[in-house]
Amino acid sequence: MSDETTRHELSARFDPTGIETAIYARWIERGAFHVKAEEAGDPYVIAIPPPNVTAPLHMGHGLNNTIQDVLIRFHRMRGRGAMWIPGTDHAGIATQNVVERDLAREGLTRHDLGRERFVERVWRWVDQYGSTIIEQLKTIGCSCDWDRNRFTLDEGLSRAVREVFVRLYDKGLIYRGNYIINWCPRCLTALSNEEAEHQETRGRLYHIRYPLADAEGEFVVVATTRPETMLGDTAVAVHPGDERNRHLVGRDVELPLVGRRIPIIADEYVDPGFGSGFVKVTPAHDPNDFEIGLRHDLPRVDVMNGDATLSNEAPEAYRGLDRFVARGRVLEDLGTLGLLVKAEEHEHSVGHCYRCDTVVEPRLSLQWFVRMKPLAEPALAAYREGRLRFHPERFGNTYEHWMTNVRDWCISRQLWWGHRIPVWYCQECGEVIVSLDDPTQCDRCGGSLDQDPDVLDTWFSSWLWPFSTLGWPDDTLDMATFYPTNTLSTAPEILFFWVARMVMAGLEFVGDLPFSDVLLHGTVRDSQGRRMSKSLGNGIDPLEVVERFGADAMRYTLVSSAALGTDIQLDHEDLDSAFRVGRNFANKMWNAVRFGLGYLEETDVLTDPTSKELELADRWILSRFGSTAAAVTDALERFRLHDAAETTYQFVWGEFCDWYLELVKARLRGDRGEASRTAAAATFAFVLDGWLKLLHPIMPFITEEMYCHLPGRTVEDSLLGGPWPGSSPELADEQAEAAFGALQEIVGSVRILRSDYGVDPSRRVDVVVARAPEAVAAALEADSEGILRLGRLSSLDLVEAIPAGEPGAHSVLRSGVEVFLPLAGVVDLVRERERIQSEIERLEGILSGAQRRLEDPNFVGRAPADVVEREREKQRSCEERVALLVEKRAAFGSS
RNA sequence: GGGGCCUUAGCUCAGCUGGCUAGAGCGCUACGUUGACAUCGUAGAGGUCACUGGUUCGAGUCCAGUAGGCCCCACCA
Repeated sequence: MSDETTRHELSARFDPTGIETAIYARWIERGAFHVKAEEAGDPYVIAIPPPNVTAPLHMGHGLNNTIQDVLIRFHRMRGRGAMWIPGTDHAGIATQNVVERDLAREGLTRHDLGRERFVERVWRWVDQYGSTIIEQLKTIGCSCDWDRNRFTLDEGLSRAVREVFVRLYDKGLIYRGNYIINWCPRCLTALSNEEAEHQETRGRLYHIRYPLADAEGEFVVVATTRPETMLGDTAVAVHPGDERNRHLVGRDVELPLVGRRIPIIADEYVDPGFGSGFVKVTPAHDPNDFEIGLRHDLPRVDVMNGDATLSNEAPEAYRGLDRFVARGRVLEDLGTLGLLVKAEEHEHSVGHCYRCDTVVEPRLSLQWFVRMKPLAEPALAAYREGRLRFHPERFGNTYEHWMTNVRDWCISRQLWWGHRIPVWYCQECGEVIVSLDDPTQCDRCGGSLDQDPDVLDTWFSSWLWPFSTLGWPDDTLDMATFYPTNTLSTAPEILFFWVARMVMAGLEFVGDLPFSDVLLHGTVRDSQGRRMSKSLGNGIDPLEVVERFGADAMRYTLVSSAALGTDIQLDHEDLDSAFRVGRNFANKMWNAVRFGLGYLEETDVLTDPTSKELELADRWILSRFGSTAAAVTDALERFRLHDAAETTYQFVWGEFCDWYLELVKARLRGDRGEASRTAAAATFAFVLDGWLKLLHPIMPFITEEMYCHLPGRTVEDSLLGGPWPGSSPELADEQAEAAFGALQEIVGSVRILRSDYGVDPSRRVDVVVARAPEAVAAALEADSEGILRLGRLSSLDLVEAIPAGEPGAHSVLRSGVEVFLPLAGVVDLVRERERIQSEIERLEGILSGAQRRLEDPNFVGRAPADVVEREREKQRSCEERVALLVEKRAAFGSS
């Protein structure tokens, strides 16, 4: 495709269809995202939060992965070995649930298949659907090092998991025990504390009478929100200091419906102020009661089965009933016996399974745990010493709080899909063997072995992600080169699940933090502020957005809406309002380039503008570009992607397109000679190239496409590798900015005057400008054509002073310049007088403020000199303008 | 029960270290076939920065409290 044909092929509208996929394919073909350890130089590394294999891409992924891609591309352009390691998570419960649901459609359960065949089936599922999200990430432009794609259940990562388990076990940090854990009766597995999501629920607090044994007609009253658990009560407790009830300690009550005699004990746990001061104690069904049970050596009566039906430990009448059915039956029976005192409305928080939302049941169960305190201490220290930083910073508090109150981590899951726990039990002697390699027989007695049937919590592999993906536990070159990674970008809701644990794992197993900066982005919400979810049907499909608006548009909109630490609201019923912003911007860029293509030559693209005879507009746009590049660089370094997006947008649209491009049209045409043309062309090409680069991290496709379209370039070229514009103080030109600012103000005032007086847009008018500073005057004379066009002017006269008394419209600008439109016949005197009057009043308002400040010795004495000086300047300029306007007003006589 | 966040134009939000004559996008109004772009241009309307106090020469910006909304953590039955 030659440049000639390309120029003509560019349509007025930018249509990303096809372009994005073609460009992405080009990048992949070149291996542009792959970083070899040997060639990494100064690496910049991000490990992707591995999405769940079963999950299709949603907007949260869209946002998070766009953010990561922006960072990776930015650092790649700066010449660093930018390596973004991708992968997916096997997501134990979630994936198993999906496959089980699939089975259910065939009328089967996993038990019908048996463990081995079920796991095979999950693998098939994963092989079939597991690459979907990876493809979707490519669609939105993610520049991951796909050669390093990993899966938490692949061989290498499994080895890391086992290594870690054995190390922690040997160190005494993994133990097995019978404790109350969160149990999901639907998933039939234990959950960690973090996986039990507490939701405020309106329930009832039931007050129940327990008759005292051997004392007809005497009762104690206990309260509970889960009456069915009373069937497992093994004591009633009061506070040891409770004067009212102390005399009852040591006596027994007879447990209603069960008939068991249980003791009244004294325990510090009880709050004597709550209710009657009596607490029923159910050690097998409540974590606190479990602790009380330990202290008092109480029996544990487990009245529930795994599926939350009542077990054989419960009285016969209730056996086999679901917990909630049993609850009703118990209440009914208590009522019949006259033992139910009351049921009051009660707000409390109830744990729900984070995967299936079933109410979790605290359940006594034999599980594996990790002792967290020793791991948390160095992780906390890393934060306190400033080696680990959060953006926004406030999440540091959350992290600190969780770390200081960390509890042991229940890591065993009664699932089939996951890393099997590397523990074997001897059938003969009961020996427990924890081993890196599968043992064949008991090393003590030679007996045969059974492996623990359970698997590990999904997060037990995820917490190793930043190094297990690099080949750990082997001493690999990748580890040496890419660890620690630099930035972790994720959603705040997995701060504990994942981020905190990765920090602990990195420090414990590798001896170094897994990353130094954690970027926590906001949540994508719908127009009512609700979290997007499948069940609410309020989600937005990123692929639909890509299809309708293009990936660049989606990325721009997401990044520009995501100020650090804030959520994003998107209306799922009106995608247009949000994403058109990005699409329109892409279209604007496209057309700016399309315009340039009409005039630029290959030599222009290659010319250093500073070697040319630059005019004011050139020096101005170069200066503005320099500060824009510096601001964008700073914003990206500080994770303020939103600022980077907005700053570039304002520059490209509001400065480059609105002013520079408009002003250089004639020069590019050659109307003002070759020297002027080449200066404009070289500047245009340079600045255009520059902002294409600045925008590339956010909008990679269109920028690459445009870049390759410029004369002298082909699809072989790419701006992936930068160089990043960065700060270029040599471009700064304060005088040019000031002079050009005055010029913009003149044009602006002409437009306002025209508009105020309703001058027909097609009518060209004359303008008279007075009191223009030399630089401005020179620019006006040198490039009157541009100004004439921008103001729709027929002529521009520079004079010493505006002739008094002539009919027309006046304006006195901030720069002190006077602008006058001789509009005989259009301007009526009364109206012009009023206009001037209101402008005087506005200025006087500002002036009096400035004067008040300047007359205050406290202000003059205490405010910094530059602030005072600015105030003086404001005063000077306002006084001058008011004086001029008063003169004008006088010329109109009194009304 | 702790901890955190939010409340700025009709809507969605910026405003980071206090100096603002408070910004952007969308929406709205008026005008416009200006050879890059109507996915556009020009101009405009629209804000007592939730409220009350305090600190300060100066507060949208800092502090305290009040009201409303949101989130996280927490074993009080």
